[in-house]
Amino acid sequence: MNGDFMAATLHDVARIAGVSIKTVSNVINDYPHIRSTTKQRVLDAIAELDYQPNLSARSLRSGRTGVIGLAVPELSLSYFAELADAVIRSAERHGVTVLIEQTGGDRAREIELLTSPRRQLTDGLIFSALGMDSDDSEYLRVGYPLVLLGERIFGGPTDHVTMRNVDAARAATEHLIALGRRRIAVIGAHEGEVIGSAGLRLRGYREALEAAGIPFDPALIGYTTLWHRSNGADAMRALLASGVEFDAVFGLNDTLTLGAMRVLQEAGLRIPKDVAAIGFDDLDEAQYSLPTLTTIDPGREEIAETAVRVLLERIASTDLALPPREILADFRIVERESTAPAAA
Amino acid sequence: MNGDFMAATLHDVARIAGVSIKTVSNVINDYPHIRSTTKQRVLDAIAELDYQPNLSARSLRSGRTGVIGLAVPELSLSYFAELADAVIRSAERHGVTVLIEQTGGDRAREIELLTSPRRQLTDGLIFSALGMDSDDSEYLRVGYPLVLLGERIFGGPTDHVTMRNVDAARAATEHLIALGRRRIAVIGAHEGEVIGSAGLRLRGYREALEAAGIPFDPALIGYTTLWHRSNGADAMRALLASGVEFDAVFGLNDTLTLGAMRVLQEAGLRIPKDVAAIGFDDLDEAQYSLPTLTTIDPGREEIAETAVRVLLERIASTDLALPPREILADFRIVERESTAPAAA
DNA sequence: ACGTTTACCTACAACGTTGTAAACGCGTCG
DNA sequence: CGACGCGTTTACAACGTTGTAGGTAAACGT
Repeated sequence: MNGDFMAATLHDVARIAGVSIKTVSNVINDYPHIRSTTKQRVLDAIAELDYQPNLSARSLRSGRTGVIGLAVPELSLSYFAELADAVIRSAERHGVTVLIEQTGGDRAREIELLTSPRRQLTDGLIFSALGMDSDDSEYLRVGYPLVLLGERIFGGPTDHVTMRNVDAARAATEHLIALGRRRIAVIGAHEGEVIGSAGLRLRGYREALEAAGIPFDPALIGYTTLWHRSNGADAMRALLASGVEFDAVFGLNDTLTLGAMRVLQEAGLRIPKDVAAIGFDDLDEAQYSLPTLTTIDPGREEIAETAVRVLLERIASTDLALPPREILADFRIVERESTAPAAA
Repeated sequence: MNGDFMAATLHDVARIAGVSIKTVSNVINDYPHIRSTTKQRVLDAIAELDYQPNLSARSLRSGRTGVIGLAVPELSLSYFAELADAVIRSAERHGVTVLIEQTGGDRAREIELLTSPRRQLTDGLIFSALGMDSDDSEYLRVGYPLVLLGERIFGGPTDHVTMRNVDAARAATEHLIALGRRRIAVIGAHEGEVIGSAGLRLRGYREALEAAGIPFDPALIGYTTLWHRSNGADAMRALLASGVEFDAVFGLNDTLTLGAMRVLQEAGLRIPKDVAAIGFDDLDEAQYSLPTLTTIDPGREEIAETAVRVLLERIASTDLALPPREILADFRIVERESTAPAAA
């Protein structure tokens, strides 16, 4: 009830409870050997003063902040927004907070971020790289816990949580083949890419074709630079203009696929009757499109969950020499209208 | 080049440069009265040791963290993802970092968040409320700089940055009227709501009708609880089923409108020929839909920019009694295909 | 009965920084 | 020549917390 407000400290609580500040600290940190009557007095004093520990002081003393960093290319890309959502929810369950940074997918900014003074604000970093590649893997050798996401760097010096791109893409393609489709177009390939999401997913596509004895036709591959809706639309327009025939399309992510679907329908083609469509990512949006979009759930929730867990384990662990772990999330096909079998 | 790494401190720099730690501190904080030769020696030592100030210690001493909080309902809602994107970019320009929290739009969590210990990690908070309402405005009387976003509480005790909902909704409606449309449906109204985005935007709609001498027809109003894509689709299906005639639709946000557009096209109606459509928010997605969506840019960038600026001003200001400010961003209509005049 | 463990509590130092006050040397002014 | 001001630098304390070491009783083992 005093006039101007000053946050209560351990000293204040200790004075009220009639103990030393260290005892108060012990109560707060659940030190076992405290007489229950003492503990109660301290807890009462804490309640009375509405005491909250000063996190700066705690972090100065202990070296821990209780905050983890999350670096993504851009929140306005739905995939990363949904990933961030999942990471924040998971972190919350573990009692830590998330500080988000955007890199724009720019290699220089990604590298800079790894040694930014801001890293001090966090106990560790979950890092979704888009601009860096395997040659840059040395930059990941940093002095703090780091969990890498994404498909740019494999076998690096850090823990890595990612998805089964090749397997999932093969399953997606097989799903279309099982519908009886043989001329399967791809939207979103990257010229010459071997690693990276596009390269790996295209590989899964080719494996599925090969397994089914379907020849690979380069005319069916739509290349794009980026993976925005407009790129998908453009690639589909080019495909239609080329006159190549196809009865299905595999978009390397949902956003691309949704863009391509618009163009297909604009051209009077029916989905799935004339052209079946499958995407990748299982964005929220894919449940609401017309038709709803069959897609691969790459295990985004699991990736977020695992990344947080692995990072917190690293933070808690004293063993710095623990070898890096490579963790793959399970995927599953989410069947929706865009690949529904023809009605009888 | 020493074996195990320990971050350099002011002491280390001071020792190398042959000055006191306070002089090093002064150099770092741009204290003016330092001999240039001394300054250079200090800077050299800083570079040599790759010194970075310890932010915890600084924040313990100074009470500032260099971090601001951003609380939004959910990042997986595109509007908030794009808002967060803009806030982070703006904060970055000002040299501060952003810590994001999700409330799920839940009133209890919103209130709890305002007094969470996490508030200590931030110098101030940008708070986008969705669950609280005007009755809760007392909860906003907190001991730290707070900038409120959203349309739930007006005239509260804090700075408030928001959009011209009524004016913008009127302009959107007038835009449809100027195309010659007279039967304008609304998607996304909330039963009985007066304040809040839905209430205010519906008011703008009614004002425009009135000004044009068009009677208000309750049959044209589609109510929804949430503003997701599926809600827009459902509301439009209900509207079509009701048999009411209309030649335009005003979706109270873009997501709703996109959901409604799918249903319209599914029903064989052409946009804009049979039904013109306009949304609200100017999501990235609206540029890529088929047809592209005319919408209101509510000044999201400006809102983010202003919120960050106003918050940092509050943080920097010593005058606690500064009266709360109510700031309205400018809006503009972004014309796209969904309201294109009929071709000649 | 006497050393030894155990439970409980405390004093003190330290984390790395910045604010305060003061000291130092040097030129200037009366 | 002493007082003063100014530019430059420093010593010291303080921010609020936790780790370390130690202290005091009571409980235990022999």
